[in-house]
Amino acid sequence: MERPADDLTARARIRDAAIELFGERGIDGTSIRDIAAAAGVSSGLVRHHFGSKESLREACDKYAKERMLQIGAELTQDHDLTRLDPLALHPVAFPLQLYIVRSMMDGSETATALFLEGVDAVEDWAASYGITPKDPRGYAAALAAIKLSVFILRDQVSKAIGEDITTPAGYNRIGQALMEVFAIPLLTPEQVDKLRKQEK
Amino acid sequence: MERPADDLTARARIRDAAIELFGERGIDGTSIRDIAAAAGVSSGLVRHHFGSKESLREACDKYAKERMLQIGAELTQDHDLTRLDPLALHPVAFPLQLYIVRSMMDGSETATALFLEGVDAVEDWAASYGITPKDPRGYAAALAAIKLSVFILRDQVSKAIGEDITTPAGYNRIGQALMEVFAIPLLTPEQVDKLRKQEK
DNA sequence: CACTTGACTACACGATCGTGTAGTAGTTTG
DNA sequence: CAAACTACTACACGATCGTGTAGTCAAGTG
Repeated sequence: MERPADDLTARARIRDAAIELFGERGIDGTSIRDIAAAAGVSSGLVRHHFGSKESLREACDKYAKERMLQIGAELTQDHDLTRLDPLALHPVAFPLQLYIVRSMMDGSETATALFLEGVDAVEDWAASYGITPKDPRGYAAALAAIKLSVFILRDQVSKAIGEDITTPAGYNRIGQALMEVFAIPLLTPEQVDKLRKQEK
Repeated sequence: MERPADDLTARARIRDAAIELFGERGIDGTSIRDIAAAAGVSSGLVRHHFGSKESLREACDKYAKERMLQIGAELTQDHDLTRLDPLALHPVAFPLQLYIVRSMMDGSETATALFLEGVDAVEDWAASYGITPKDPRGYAAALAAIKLSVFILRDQVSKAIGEDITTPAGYNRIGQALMEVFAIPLLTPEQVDKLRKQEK
């Protein structure tokens, strides 16, 4: 989980600060001056290293995606696979996940591409576990969106359960609640069929 | 579902335009001049009617919440209750739901309060249907977040399934996919217990 | 008729933002 | 040693934004 060796440079600090602030306050809500101050450099250096705010965002997208895939790979290497693995997320990835979601909502192609790859992965995973929904693609998209939902609404969810879900304890709790959502069938397949006909 | 009679005034047009643009582009991403242009009035009139951008947002919050509860009430009145009712949403509420989520992410108290009320409703609903998760509050919070997730990520989900989910057809499809998520248990209660112990 | 009030517009203000320019200090390179 | 390059800062620029001010116009109201 350690960083590349040359990754404590000012350039890296700027990028890390940008990911954190973008994820926390949104892209528009974060100025280059804010990022520079958080990284302890001048605003001109941000421009020097990344050219423009848009380029900085693209660099953050690229880095966040790589780190995310890297962390995901380590996760599946270290642990035994469970049926819920596509929903697993390591705590160190929280800021990255937050940033990616923000970037998605602001229309980033890289972030959207990452979501689509996630949907692919969920679809493959479901098929390999013998889960056969009538709409495999829609099913996978719904599951992928669900995975992100508690992160997007982390402040609201935290407030609702009276516990900060960005702490390990809070994340465990909401993770287990999500498992219960998946463990308790709310509908029988027959009910789904019935509703399907109703809505057509 | 019709509007109040006196609701075609410039004030109402401004509010409607604000809700749509705020929901579409975010609060920071929408200027008062944008809203004024969309409503066909001068930017000064926006200020005249609402005082400030923050006041305008509060007015939008208040109105969106009222309309949402109103639409929800009509929905439960018109239709028979199904087990999935807390997840139901009428198409006319789409822009409202989008706005509310944006407002939530920008830290609105009114929008957050609406979410908390939604969690309460889901919790009551689950209890009345004999659904007994080990963490009822966390369970309700997770379900409430899930309800919103496909709206927040509507662009990504639409792209993933190749169909615009803000159309009735697309919304039906993703709604049915969500039902399948709830219909197919991914975990047995025993697996949940096992994972619970692992993570502690 | 004079007066007030509310809807509405035009325009100017300071602040902030992304960006551009110029320059310094230290290191590398031929 | 001189030239070139890189990391970095300071400062100024136009644009945009929220906001403030002044004024027009029409509809009441005494």
